[in-house]
Order: sequence, then structure tokens, then C-alpha cells
Amino acid sequence: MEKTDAVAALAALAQDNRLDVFRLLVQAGVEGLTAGAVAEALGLAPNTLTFHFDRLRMAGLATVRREGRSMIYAARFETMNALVGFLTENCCGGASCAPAKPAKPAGTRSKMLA
Amino acid sequence: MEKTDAVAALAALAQDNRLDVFRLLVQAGVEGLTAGAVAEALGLAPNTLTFHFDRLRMAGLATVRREGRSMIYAARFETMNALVGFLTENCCGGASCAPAKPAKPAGTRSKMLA
DNA sequence: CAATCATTTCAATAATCGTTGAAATATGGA
DNA sequence: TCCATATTTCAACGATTATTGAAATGATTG
Repeated sequence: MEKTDAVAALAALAQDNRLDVFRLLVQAGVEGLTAGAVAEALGLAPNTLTFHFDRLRMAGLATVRREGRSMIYAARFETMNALVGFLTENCCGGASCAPAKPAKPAGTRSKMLA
Repeated sequence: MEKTDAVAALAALAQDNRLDVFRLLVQAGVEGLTAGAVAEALGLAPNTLTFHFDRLRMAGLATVRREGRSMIYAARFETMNALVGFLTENCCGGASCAPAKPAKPAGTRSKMLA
């Protein structure tokens, strides 16, 4: 991961509502959640939410797909893990830091799509 | 780590110059670097740098101490690790994510104080 | 004490950010 | 086709941010 990408991902996560959104998506696993489900869960206006989804998507932290009239957003675990990797890789000059190899996407522990 | 602290740490790292500063401190290990050394290494104005150091310090990511006429800044690995922990802890609903236990401060691989 | 060095403080500025409200777009069903 | 649902687009606003330049503070040396 490039520094630029790391800054983008950090910036995307460095906001209250967006961190909430991302964590919700993360917990939802690869199936994702509809925009409406997220809006309801967090009490955010749909247009505000679109703004935040865009930011997450630009940072490579989320994906969208359409399903019927709903847009379904899902976390991109790959980027999340690359970010953690980037932070720890540059940590402690590579020496005494425990590696911290992350993650595969959440299982099929679904969560409903609304 | 609280969500608030996580957002603060993420925000502190989510800026080009600040991420550079932090990584430099991280590589310098527990001994840290003088403000001047960082300023020279990154080509930043000293007042700009003070601003960024403050942000890092407020986020718990750096400490200062005075030594002669120099101020010496050092990374707080504890917070860095807590942040990674927070991100991965909330990752994948706690299930299939590899734990990713980080880090102890860098050894005594010093780096000079300028 | 005066001079110098290292860093911080302060005020100002342009740029970006998050939220809102109103209107537009796309999909599915009657 | 007309209507309702789900979400996005657009313009606007106040708030925060990063950077700058100039001046102030604190520590050391002569």
C-alpha cells in the first residue's frame, strides 16, 4: 500500500459517522447492507450517508452493488488489512514489532439486507 | 480504546505531513528526535511542525520532553498498537479475523538527536 | 546581561469538510 | 402509465484544517 492510499484510508475512517458506518459494514460481512439499513441503524440522513459511502468507496474501503431498488454497500477487508499492514510495517523500524498479519473477510454469518 | 480516541488517532495520522512525521518518530524509536531534526528531514517550517506535533500529542501518538534548548518528540507505540487493536477488534465481527497483536517499542537502535 | 539558537504562539488566509434541504434519477409494482 | 420506494445529485452554509509570516518565549554561551 502506498502512503497516499494509507492517508486516504485513514482520512476516510477518521470521522465519527464514517467509522460507525464502516464498522457496521464490517460486521455485516461480505453480504453487506443496503444504504437504507445503514441509515436506519445509525440515524443518518440518506444524502449524508451517500456522501460518506462515497468517501469510503474512494478510499477503497467499501463497494456497492445494486439489488432491486436498493444499493448494497459492503466493506473491503482487503484494504482494511493493507492499512493495518502499512501502519505496523512502518512501525518500530521493522525490528521488534510483532508482525500483526490480519484478516480474511467475515464468514457467511449473514445479517439480513432489509 | 474508545471510539473517540480511535477517531482522534486516525485523524492525526490522516494527513500527509503528519503521517511522515509519525513514521519518522516511529523509526527513531523511544529516544525520539528533536523538532529541528524532523523539520530538516521533512523540509517543514518549524511553526507548521509544532502544529502537527500538537495534533499528534493530543491524539496520544507522541510525547515531548525538553533537552537543553531542543524539544524531543517521540512516538507513543502504546497508542499506535491500541489503534490497530481497535480496528482489527471490530473487524469481521470478531470471528474469522486473525488477531493481529502488535508491538513493543523499537529497541535501542538509536538515531542521533541533532 | 546581551546575543544567539530552538521552538512556540498568534493572527490571517485559502481550502476542505460534514450537514442540510430541495430536486432529480432509477427501480418495481398497480 | 402512474405511483411509491430507494437512493443520489446539487447548491449552500458554517466549521475545521493546514499553512504562512511575524513576533514572542525559553535556554545556552560569551
